[in-house]
Amino acid sequence: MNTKYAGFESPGITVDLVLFTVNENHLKGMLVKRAEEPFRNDWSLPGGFIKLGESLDDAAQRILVEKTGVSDVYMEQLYTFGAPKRDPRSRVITVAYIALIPWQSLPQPESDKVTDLGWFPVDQLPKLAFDHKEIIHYAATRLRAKVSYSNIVYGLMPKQFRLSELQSMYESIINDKLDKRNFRKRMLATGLLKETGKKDIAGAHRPAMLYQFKSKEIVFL
Amino acid sequence: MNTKYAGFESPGITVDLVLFTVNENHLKGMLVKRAEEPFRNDWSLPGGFIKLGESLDDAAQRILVEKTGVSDVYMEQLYTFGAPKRDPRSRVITVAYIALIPWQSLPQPESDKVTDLGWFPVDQLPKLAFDHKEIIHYAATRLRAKVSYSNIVYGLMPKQFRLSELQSMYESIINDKLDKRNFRKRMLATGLLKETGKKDIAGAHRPAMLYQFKSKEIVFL
DNA sequence: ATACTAAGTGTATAATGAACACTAAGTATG
DNA sequence: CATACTTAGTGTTCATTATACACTTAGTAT
Repeated sequence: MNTKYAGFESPGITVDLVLFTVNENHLKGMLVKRAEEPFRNDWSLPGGFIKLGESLDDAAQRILVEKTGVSDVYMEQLYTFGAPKRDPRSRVITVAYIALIPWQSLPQPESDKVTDLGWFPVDQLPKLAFDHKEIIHYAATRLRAKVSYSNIVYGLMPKQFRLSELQSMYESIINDKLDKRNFRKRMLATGLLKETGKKDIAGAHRPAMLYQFKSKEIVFL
Repeated sequence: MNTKYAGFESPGITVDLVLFTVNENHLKGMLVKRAEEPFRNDWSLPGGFIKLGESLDDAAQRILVEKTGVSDVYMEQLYTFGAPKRDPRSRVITVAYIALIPWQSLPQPESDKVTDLGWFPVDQLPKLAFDHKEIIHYAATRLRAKVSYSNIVYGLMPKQFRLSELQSMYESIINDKLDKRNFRKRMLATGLLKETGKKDIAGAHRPAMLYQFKSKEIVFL
């Protein structure tokens, strides 16, 4: 599989996707069960080899669509992992991407069918193929840091939401409680949110105003 | 040069180095003049193909030593660039690294010899090969951001220095003036510096205390 | 002795972040 | 239909941090 170029062997290149969502107050990553050796039947990140005509971003996008049927989600390049022995068969370098998707946007799995897809809390991962555990942890660390100085949670929220849902999103990611009044002040002070005028009338309690982000731009605060 | 693997062509992989220093109040990047096509005689980033048994970090380190004779400098992976046409001949993906070196640590070029190495202010770059201008600008943006929330300037300072030299370093990188008293307060408050006890007696003026970093750790502030 | 240069130092004000508890508006229930 | 229940919504005080700002000190050069 490897070849010579200018006197050097050329490794293979893959793109791996760390696809995050938040559900039941947990930051979760999507894994797929490997059908082939090595690591057959272990869980792993969705990924694949890069095609000759496609950019790295395009490859990540393609893999996302192949595995989830979803497109138009937030994605960014994370890091490139290239330890010589990370694939036991041969030299493979992987460019890892982070992608974020709101739980509500995920296609419902057909519940009566066994699936090779799973969502796992990032702090309770099963045995993973290759160096994928390291990659997910690196991704989670980046996401958790970025949450505190950007509006990257945009990528995980449904179109409209209550402020309490937004707060819960932050709390799930950083794994800590936040003060309600300070949180609301801070969020509204960013100027990135707007009221929709609609109210969420679900539940036996006072209805909440629904908000949305004014723009899909991810900005540093 | 490309080969098949699992039905996909395998691109070549290089590592390119954005080596920064600061000199004469300017953030400068090191460039090498290309001896071969494509882009023969244009300036470019130092780089090279990855060897089969070496990690990405090792490759970056090797290229650093090959081009400068220096090792033991601060390095971090920057980003991976993989646009399909970034190399006009064939598909090559490059993993870019940032490296920092104090101007004082650079080996003196033999001045009577024409050299294929040059240091250029990042805001006054010559025509560059490939997408290397984009890479340098991306690197400079990252460095400028990181300077404000870490002690990454450690990698650019000599062992001992006056606080005014440290301030000048910050000012050169961010291209802005800082308040002397506030700067000193802030730096000393980090607890990362210590007095050496020595004084710098150069110049017709009051001698300055020399400081050094307590540790080589790069930390977030 | 005087001029010159960079080193070194403190305070007042503004802005930001953190702690903290009650009232409001609905639904469910007996 | 009165009461219990649940989540929504709202301000103030205090501590910390960031900013603006100017003069004295210690040496060298002439």
